Amino acid sequence: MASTIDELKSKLGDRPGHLIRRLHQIHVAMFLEECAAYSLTPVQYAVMTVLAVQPKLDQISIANEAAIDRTNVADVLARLEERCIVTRQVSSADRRMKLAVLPNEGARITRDMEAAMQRAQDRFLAPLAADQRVEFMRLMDALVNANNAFSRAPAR
Amino acid sequence: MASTIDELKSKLGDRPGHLIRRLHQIHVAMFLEECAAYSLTPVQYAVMTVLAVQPKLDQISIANEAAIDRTNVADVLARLEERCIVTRQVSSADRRMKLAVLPNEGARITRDMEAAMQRAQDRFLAPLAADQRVEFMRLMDALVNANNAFSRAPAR
DNA sequence: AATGACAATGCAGTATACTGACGAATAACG
DNA sequence: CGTTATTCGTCAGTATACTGCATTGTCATT
Repeated sequence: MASTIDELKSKLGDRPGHLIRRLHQIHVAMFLEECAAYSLTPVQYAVMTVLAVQPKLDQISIANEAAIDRTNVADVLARLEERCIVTRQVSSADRRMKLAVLPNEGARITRDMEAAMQRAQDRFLAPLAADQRVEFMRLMDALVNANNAFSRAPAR
Repeated sequence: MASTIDELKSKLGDRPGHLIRRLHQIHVAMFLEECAAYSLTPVQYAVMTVLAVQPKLDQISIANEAAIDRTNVADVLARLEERCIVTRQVSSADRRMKLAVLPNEGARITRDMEAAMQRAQDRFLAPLAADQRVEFMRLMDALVNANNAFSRAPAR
């Protein structure tokens, strides 16, 4: 006979949304711990990754690539710019756009940090067996793709 | 030969943390849409669920049950209290504690909203086949349990 | 060229999530 | 009993995420 507490826990634990929220909390915590030396967040690093591959990108394109809300992208870039990891300049071709660039220093940090970022990813999945990790990634990918249109920040 | 954009997308898409963040965004968006009539968030509803089962709970116990940061629980309760969905009173047994209670109206809303909340959960998993949903929940559960100690808000 | 639609960004406001520090109350210990 | 440690809640500060509105620049149509 389950106690009141056990009933409750099973109720929350049966909701996919609750587990997703927990996994997100856990992943962020592991990322911040592994990457503590850089004082950069998962989202900041995602933006840096985008800029490392595509320099001179406007904010909406960054938002679409990284699936981040465009308002949030502006905030993230402002913080990265303050730390001189990113620079922004108004596009001469279209003066509505602000193009973000990773200067040498920013590109170097992005490269240096990759190993720590990867450690966080590996550690997150470590409790699963190798084949379970593959299956888990496959299922997440299917859900993200099928539901991509949702949220204000779909990938494009 | 993959273009620069495709390379980038596969890079982000191969990171479990990125997919988790996307799934979290998507789930919250679906929850808010299904539950729009109630103007309540997933975390607010999680707290209400806890209080529906365990009345007169202090904030730290709520935090432990719902795996929410204790500072955040205080914020959430303050907002729910403002809308008269929750009441709080200092415990007479231990005057450090504030005990939260779901009054009749709050309990009624919690019950009424359950169907909409469940629709959001079902819709989130809908792209998966029935057996895949079971497997996905099992894998999430394994990861959450194995990594429970992480994040500031472990379940207890 | 003027107008009107649209696109990129900005700004204000709100909610979740966390950090670190603090005060108040309680518990533990000698 | 009194000192110490711990616990609960709070506060200030920061980051992500989103909504709705406003502003500015571009473009298509007339």
